[in-house]
Amino acid sequence: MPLACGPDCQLCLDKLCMQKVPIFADLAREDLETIARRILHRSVPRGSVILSAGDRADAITIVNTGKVKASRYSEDGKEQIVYLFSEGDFFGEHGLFHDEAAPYQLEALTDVRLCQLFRADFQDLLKTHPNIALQVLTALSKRLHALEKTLGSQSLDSRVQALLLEFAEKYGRRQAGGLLVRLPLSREGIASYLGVARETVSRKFSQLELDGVIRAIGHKNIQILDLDALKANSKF
Amino acid sequence: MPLACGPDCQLCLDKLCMQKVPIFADLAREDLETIARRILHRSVPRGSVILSAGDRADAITIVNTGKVKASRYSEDGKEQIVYLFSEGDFFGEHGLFHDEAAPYQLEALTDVRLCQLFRADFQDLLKTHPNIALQVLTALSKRLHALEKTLGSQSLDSRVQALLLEFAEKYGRRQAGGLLVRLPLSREGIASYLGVARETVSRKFSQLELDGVIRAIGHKNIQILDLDALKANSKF
DNA sequence: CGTGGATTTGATACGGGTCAATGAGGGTGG
DNA sequence: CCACCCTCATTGACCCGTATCAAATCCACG
Repeated sequence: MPLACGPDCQLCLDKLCMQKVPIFADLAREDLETIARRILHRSVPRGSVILSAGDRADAITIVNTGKVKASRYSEDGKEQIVYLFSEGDFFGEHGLFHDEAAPYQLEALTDVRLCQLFRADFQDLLKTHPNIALQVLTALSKRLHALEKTLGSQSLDSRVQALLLEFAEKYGRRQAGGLLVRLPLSREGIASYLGVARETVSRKFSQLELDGVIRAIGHKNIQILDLDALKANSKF
Repeated sequence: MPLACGPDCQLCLDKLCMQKVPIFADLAREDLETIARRILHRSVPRGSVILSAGDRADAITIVNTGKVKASRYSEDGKEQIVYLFSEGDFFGEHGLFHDEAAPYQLEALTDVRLCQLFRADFQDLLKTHPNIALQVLTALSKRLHALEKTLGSQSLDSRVQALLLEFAEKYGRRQAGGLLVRLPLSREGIASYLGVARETVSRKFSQLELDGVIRAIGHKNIQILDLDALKANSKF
């Protein structure tokens, strides 16, 4: 990279964005620059809809900073959150491989910076760099595996436990007295993620607090007092 | 292919096997033969376990003839069927991209003929034929999309409807008075596929019969009298 | 420090699970 | 070819967990 490259050098920002992404992990420097030139950046404010269900997506989109939720809406307006995407995750691949509308809506949960690569560029990339195809395959296979696990008859209690563990891992900060977790979603959002009623989430959290497993700090934070209790698959 | 090639020519059988599979759809004839030589065939009798959950799978496996179910078992022994694979479907890809144990058990529902391609050969293939990688990506993406759809809070009624439609499409035969569907699973199996109790499936089927939507013919066959009623998403 | 939206708590209804008893199918041997 | 038997499927009675509706309370923000 040229010595003249300063803190605002767009090319460097682009490469930065790419280096966060596992699927581009093993690109050579020159390839990185070639691709970086094709990348389109978008900044999206918190709360705005990035893509509505039913729209065509003709680009793969990588989350550079911020959080994005993917959700489907049933006909009575109930929301089902399918994924929470954070830094380094990608979405929109469905539209690249199938000529179909987006299966879910994408919405910025925070202010977000996105990197987009359009279909033709991405497909070129897959053809010239088989390792990237392998990385994407690996990522999709992992996502598939995660969904398979949530399928079927797990009890609500264990799904709540799993959700708390997921949040603890992604958003937790070590602290005196336990892990402090800033929740990325409201109770309503958590309910949509779990596919249950808002009130049920409250009740489950209250019970966990009674059991001394967690402690609520306002509405947006939770302190995890007994991590092992969450990991214990008491019921499944 | 050589003129001497007779009806038992193994190479031709192999190519036959491969041509059924979408992921090998656009292989050139010569590539087809190269790969065909690497393929291992297995014949597996009905009811036998092809791969136990926890085993390592180091091959991708393609179903040539027959049906295979993929299922997970909870600790109390309850079965959750994750996939039903038929002719042309493939499985075992998870083990190729992740160094992990198989997430589910694979069991032959009928006598089955399988084609297997081992990890190294398959990965070579992906690298030399980017289009195959694209095909696999497409297949996985489609599978992912199907799982996403079943996620969350759909009512049991609509899941039963969806299951009947799936079976009607895959296993139905047009016939006077409606589609005749030979069920690939017992009530118990259907219950495991839906993640509900055996008795509940009976009750839902009975209700549909009362409503004049289906008609049971013995235990293994169902006649669909009102296809539109199944497609109507009355409740979701 | 008050206000409004979010959350929690309580009361009740309903869907599906479980257990138990009954009924139907289809293979086998007489 | 028919009757029998064993297994699978159906039906009924009851229970538990979660949804729903309603009310009270909390928290964040101005």
